[in-house]
Amino acid sequence: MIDGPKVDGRKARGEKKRRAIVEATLRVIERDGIAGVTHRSVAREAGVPTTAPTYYFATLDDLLIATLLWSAEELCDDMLRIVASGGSAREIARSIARAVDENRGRTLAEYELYLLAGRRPELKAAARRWLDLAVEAVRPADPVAFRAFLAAVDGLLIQGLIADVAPGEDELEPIVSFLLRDCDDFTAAARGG
Amino acid sequence: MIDGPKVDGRKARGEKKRRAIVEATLRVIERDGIAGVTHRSVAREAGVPTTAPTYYFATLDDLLIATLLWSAEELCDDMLRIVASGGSAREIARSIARAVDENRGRTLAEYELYLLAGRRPELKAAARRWLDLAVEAVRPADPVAFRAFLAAVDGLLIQGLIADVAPGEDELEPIVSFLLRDCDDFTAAARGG
DNA sequence: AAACTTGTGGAACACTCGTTCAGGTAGTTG
DNA sequence: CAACTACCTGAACGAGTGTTCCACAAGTTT
Repeated sequence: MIDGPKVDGRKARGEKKRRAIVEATLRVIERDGIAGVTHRSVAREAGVPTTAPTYYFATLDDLLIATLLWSAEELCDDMLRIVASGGSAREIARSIARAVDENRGRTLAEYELYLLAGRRPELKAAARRWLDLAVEAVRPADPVAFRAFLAAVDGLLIQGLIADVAPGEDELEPIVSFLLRDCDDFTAAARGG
Repeated sequence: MIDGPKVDGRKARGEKKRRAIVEATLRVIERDGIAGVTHRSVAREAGVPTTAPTYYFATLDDLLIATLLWSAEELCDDMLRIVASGGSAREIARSIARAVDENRGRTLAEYELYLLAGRRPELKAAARRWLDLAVEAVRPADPVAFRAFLAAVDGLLIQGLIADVAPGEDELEPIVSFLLRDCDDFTAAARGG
């Protein structure tokens, strides 16, 4: 045989545990922020020995980077699903409302990635991923309007996180509508593409 | 005399040192982020003994909170100056361009405050301060358009922080113009009020 | 000048952290 | 079943942390 298709059971388990550690790290970030991520806290969360994270990731930074890259990947999938599903103002407003309420922890984690990327250039690409993907998917007729729209979504999210009560779908809908008022071609382009 | 106008020289020096510690803390945050704030790093930066920050602030959290409240205050002054000085699209674009380039550290610090506020309710008011102030100062005719505008400014700032090269004034100006296209009354109201 | 208050700072404690390392264990191969 | 290999982990080390404590200095009041 050209290449052994027989997988080493040891390596398979290793990969599984590796992913479990990354998932546990994301849970820790959602709960306590990046500040709460230590080898020990991650190990506790994942139910693995203290030294396991060190074994799988050379350094704590590597673990953080792996987690945030994976998180960005997941978020892009969500984003694409929303865009692909039509992307009306109502649906976008609902997504934002969910992001700052039910998925609050996750959204906070995402913005911690933003800030971390601000200080670590190697993370910039991951942090910007959903933006690049949005531009790619939509190919807007009016780039200026689209950039304004994307900026406003970011702003609504982050401002929603520090509101006394999280803004609801109904409160957000008119704002999103305003931003999209003569840009309905966004969604048409997304559907067509 | 009803009340001793004579100030205690000891307390005066104390207050001075207290403020020096807060300022040093802000410099540390701008350079290394909130993660880099420790009693010792702040003491080094301020040129005071290790135990000075503990003496003036019961806990590290108190120091952080004091620093961020003060920082928010300063930022509000800046904001008001921009609004009061006319607030054309060009000027706003220039402010944003500066915030993500020359004042990059400061802007990063400001968004770390946002995120911290997301996890600590007692900081929410401070984080939202410039927003509330903007609404108060402008009293927009179209609240929806104005909220969209404020959200977009936040988004442009945070996205500017994670761009490979920080966006310049010329790149931002059309976006700001777009957001203001039928809201010139913002600035008129600000000037008038 | 004596008594008193307030600010000051070096030493030290208990703790948590990231990381190392040698030994052990599970899976594979002959 | 024995030899081998790759994965795994408990114990431990050194570094850095927040905070406490107490002796001391500086300033104020009587």
